[in-house]
Order: sequence, then C-alpha cells, then structure tokens
Amino acid sequence: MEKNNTGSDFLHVGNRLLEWYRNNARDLPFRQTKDPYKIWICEIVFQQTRINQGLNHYNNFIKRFPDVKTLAEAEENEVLLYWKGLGYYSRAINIHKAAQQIMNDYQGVFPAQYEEILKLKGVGKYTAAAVSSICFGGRMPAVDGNFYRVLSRFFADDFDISNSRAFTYFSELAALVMPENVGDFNQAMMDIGSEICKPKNPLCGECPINEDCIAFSLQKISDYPVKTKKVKAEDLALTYYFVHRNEQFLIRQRGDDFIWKKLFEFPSSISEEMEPFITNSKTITHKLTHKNVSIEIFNVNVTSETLWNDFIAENQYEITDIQGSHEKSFPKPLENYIQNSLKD
DNA sequence: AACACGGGGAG
DNA sequence: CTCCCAGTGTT
Repeated sequence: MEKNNTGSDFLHVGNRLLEWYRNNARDLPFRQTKDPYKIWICEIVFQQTRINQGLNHYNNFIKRFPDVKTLAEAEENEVLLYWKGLGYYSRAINIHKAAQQIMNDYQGVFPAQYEEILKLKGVGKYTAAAVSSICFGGRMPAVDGNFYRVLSRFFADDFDISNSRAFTYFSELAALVMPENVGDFNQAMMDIGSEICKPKNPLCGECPINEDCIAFSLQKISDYPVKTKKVKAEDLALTYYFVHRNEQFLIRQRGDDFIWKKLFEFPSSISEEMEPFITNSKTITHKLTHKNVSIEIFNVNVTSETLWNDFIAENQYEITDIQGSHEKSFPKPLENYIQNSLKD
C-alpha cells in the first residue's frame, strides 16, 4: 500500500483528485496565474461568495487595481466602489489596508511565508493557506466549506462543522489525503466541492473518489456535513429620507461598525419645515443573513431653495448628482431605490 | 466559544 | 421559504 508523508493509506485519493483536476478544472481568470496579488484578491472576493456572483467584481477590480501599489495608493472610497453589491464590505476596507501593509512592511513585495501572509488584514488561515500553497509551494490545506463537505462525506464523519474547532479538525483529515502538490490539491477540492460534491444533489456517479467515499457506500451522503448551529434573522427597521432638488440629493457615509460599513446612505431624519415637501413614501424589505430589514423611504422633493440651503447648512450631508450616483457605493436596497427614481 | 457581517442562487 | 457559498474580525 502506498503511503504519503503523513503515513496514511490515502495517497491514491489525493492523486485521483489531482488527475480529475487536470482534466476538469474550471476555466477561471485566476487559474492562469501564480501572481500572489491576483490569487489573494480572488480569495478575498470569493469568500462566502459563489464564483458566478463575484466574477465581474473580480475582473473589474483587477483591471482597475492591477497590483499592490495601485491598490495601496487608491482612495478607500474607490475601493469600496469596486466592491459595491458584493457584500461583507469589511473585506474591501481590509484589502485596502493590507495593500498598504505590504507596501510599508514588505517593501511592496508580497510575503511568501504562510505566517507572514496571515498577518495581512482580512487574511485568515484559509486565505493564507490558499495563497501560500498556490503561489509559493506552501503545504497547508485551504480548509473551506468545500473541505468540510467533501471530507465529512468521504470519511462519514459527523464532526459538527459549526464547531469552532472544525477548521483544525478537518485540516487533520485533509492531511490524510493531501498529495505532494498542495496548491493543486486545494484547488481540486474547491472544484470537486462545487461541481461534484455539491450541497444538494451531488453527482456521486462522476466523483473520482467515490470508491473510497464511506458516506456514498452507506447511501448516507445527505447526512453530511453535520451542522447544528442555525442562524436566526432578527427584524431591523430603518427610515430614510430621499431629499432631492434639481437632480441632486443628500447623502452621508456610514461608519465602519454595524452593517454596510463605510457605504453611503440617505438622511435618517428631516426638519419639521421639510415635512410638507414629502410627496410619497415606499417601504422596501431586504433580507440579510442575520437581519430582515424593512426600510421606509420618504421621497422629499424640496421645491424651496431657501429650505434646501438651510437644511444643508444645519447638517453635514453631502450633495450628489442623481445621475452620477453610480460613483458612490450604496447598500443594495438604496442602490435599487435610486435606480428606480431615475426612471421617473 | 459565539456571534456579526451581504447578497444571490439553488432546490 | 431554507440553506449555503474560495471566511474573518471582534468580543
């Protein structure tokens, strides 16, 4: 029996995954490069994000910010603009800070060591393992949701993936099947997980390792992975005023706490004198992972120049053109609201 | 150790 | 509707 350097009897499994990957790898823009900058960006973009959902954002981002230096020198708001609609906006803030870290702490040269990559803002164990293995021959498994699913099924292992020790636990399982080429192995696991070993209706008949898959042999695929923790969404009610005059409207930038970090929004209140200018209101419901958001937006058409100027003087709102609003990063529901207002 | 953080697509 | 996705930071 062949053994790999962990002493396990599963070397052939890793090799079958690599062979499958050579013939079935998805043709993705970041598959033709080992530029650590591009691999890093793609790892961040695709955190908790399907490939189809983030592909345009990735391509646009790389086109505008082709290297670390360009990104580090950009304004944070422009980085956020390229992240608009992707969600988890702290990723954009951190990716920008990390670029500046690389300029300041590593003379602009992307660090090659796992431990150094891990120090970058927004880079955790998964991303550090992925970048170091794909670009620098590192040997850490890039344990993500795909690893949890593939390995829990392969070993029919009921370890709870919502347990905070799951990353370490499945890293050890991964080491049992990990071949010499860890970079390709990590990418092979991602593709197997998304194309074959899918959450629902997996294509076990086409799986290159189905002969050794215990859950498959037991017809218990749907029992894995085990995940006990359920997220409950709470209600969140927001009120906004779309205060506009002469094709312009008022906005302000959110803080870096709570939801929609650093994105722009409308005023949450108006003065009493403004109330007569409210023409209508609209309630939008929007689902976030942890919140059911209900947004009531009042349309305020300020026909009085005096009141418009007074309101702006009394508050620190920014004035922006409705036509040019695509140059700011708004939360998705507000983005949609602005787009609809353009049609009127 | 537990929780917050977006948005979209599949079933 | 529910689940889950190339996870990380904070408390």
